[in-house]
Amino acid sequence: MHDIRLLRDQLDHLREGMRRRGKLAELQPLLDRAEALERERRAAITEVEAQQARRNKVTQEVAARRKAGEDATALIAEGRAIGDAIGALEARRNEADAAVQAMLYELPNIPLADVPEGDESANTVVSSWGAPRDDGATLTPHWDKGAELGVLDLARGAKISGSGFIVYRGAGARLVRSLMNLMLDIHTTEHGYEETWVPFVVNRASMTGTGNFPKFEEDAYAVTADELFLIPTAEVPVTNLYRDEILELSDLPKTFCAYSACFRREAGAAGKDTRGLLRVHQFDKVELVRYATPETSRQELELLTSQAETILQRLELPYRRVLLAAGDTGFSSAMTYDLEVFAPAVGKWLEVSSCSVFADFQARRANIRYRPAPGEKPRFVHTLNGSALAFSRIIACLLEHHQQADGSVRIPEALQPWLGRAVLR
RNA sequence: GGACAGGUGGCCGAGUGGUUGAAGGCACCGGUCUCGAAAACCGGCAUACCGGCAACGGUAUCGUGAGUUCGAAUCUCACCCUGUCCGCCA
Repeated sequence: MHDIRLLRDQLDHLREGMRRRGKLAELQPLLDRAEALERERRAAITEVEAQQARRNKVTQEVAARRKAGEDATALIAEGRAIGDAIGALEARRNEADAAVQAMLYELPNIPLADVPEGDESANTVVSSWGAPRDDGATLTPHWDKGAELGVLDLARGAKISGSGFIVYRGAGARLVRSLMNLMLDIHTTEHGYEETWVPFVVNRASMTGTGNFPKFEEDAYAVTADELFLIPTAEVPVTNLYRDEILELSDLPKTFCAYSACFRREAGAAGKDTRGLLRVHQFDKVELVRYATPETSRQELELLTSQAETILQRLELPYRRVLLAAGDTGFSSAMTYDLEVFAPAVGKWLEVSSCSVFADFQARRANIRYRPAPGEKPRFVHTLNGSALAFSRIIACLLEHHQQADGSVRIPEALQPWLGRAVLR
C-alpha cells in the first residue's frame, strides 16, 4: 500500500509508476477519484475535529459548573446538539476515509527505476547458467516419466482431491523430502537464514499485510467457518511474523527461511500450461524472506536471488535470470527477478523462483517498522522474498533434464545423500 | 466446546463517569557530580492524524467494534486474544 500522502504530494510519481506498468489508462480514473476523495477526507476531518473541540469545551464547562453547584442545563442541551452534528460529520468522514483506503489497496507498487517499462515482452534475460538440452524431442515428458518410474500418481491425486493435486510415491515422495532438506540446509548453514516452521493457514490481516488481499482474495482457498485462509506461499506467515512490531536497527537485516505447502486456486488459469506438474493447486516450496533497511534493500535483492540460484546450480539444472518488466511485475513488488529452468521435453522455460523487493509496500500494510537509532522515529522496513525454490517444477525439470539414454533419471550429486540413490529407474 | 480470571504507554503497574494522555516504578535520552563509571539528584521521554512556513494549536487512541451519556480507560452489548481448570484429541 502507498502512503496516502502520495495522493497529495507525489501524484505525478504515482502516475508515472502506473504508466510504466502499462496500467495508467486503466487506473487514471481511480487516481483522480482517490485524489479528490483525499481532499474531501481532510476537509471532513477538519470539520469533525473542530466540532469535537467545541464539545470538549462545553463538557468541561459542565463539569466546572457542577462542581461549583451551578446550573448547567443549557450547556447540556448545547452539548447534545453538538453531539448530533458530530455524528453526521463523522459518518461523512468515515465514508471518505474508507473509500480512499479501498482505492489505495487497489494500487500496485511503483516499480524501481531500473525496472524496464512495458509488458512481459520487455522482460530481460540478465544472465544464464548451464546449457539447456536441445534433444527435447527424444525425451519423455515428466508426467509420463514420473508415472513410468512410479514416483508420480496424478490420477489418484485427481481422484482424492481434484486435478492439480499431486500424489508422490516411493522415491518421488522421498525426493520431496530430500529437496526440503537440501534447500533448508544450504540456506541455514551457508546463507545464514533462521529456519522457521509456520502455520499453513493465516487470518485476513496476514493476507492483507503481504498484499494478497483484498485484491486477490479469489485466488486463495478459504476455511470459511473460521475465516482462515490457506497460504499461497510461506511469504505470508513469515513476512507477518513482525506485523505491528518495531525492530531495532541492529536486528536488520533479519532473514528467515521456511518450508511450506502452498495452495493456489489458480482461478482463471484453467487449461493454461496445466499438464503434469506445470501448474498445480498445491505444491511445496522453501521460501526466503528478508527484512532490510531502505538503504540496503535493492542490493539485498541481488544477494537473495543469487542464493536461490545456488540451489539450481547444486541441482545441476540450466537456468536463466529474468528481470521482469514493470507490467509483468507482481502487484506488491517493486522489482522482481524470475529464475527459469528449461524443461526440455515440455520445451519451455519454467518459472521456479520469483525474487522480489517490495520496498515499504508490504511493511506499510503490515506495519513493520524499525528504529534507526535510539529515540528516533520508527521507519518502515523494506521486505524481500524469493522462492528457493518451488519443488514441483523442479521435479519436472529433474525428470526431464537429467533423463539418460536408457530412460533412467540421474540424481545430481548434492541430492544423493538425502535420496539415498544416484539414479531413478 | 464448558467454567472462571484477565487484556491500560517500550515493560511492570495504579486507576470504576468530569483538567487522566493517563499516578508510581523500570527501561531509555540529556544534565549535575566523577579522572572515568556506578550510585544519587535534576530534567526529558507515546503514537497517529488535521491545520500552520514555523512557533504552535487541535483531534483521536487504555484488546477491537458498537451503544448509553453533555462527558467513557471507567457503564452496557458483541467479538478477538491470553491464562487457569474441565472436556475432547494427534
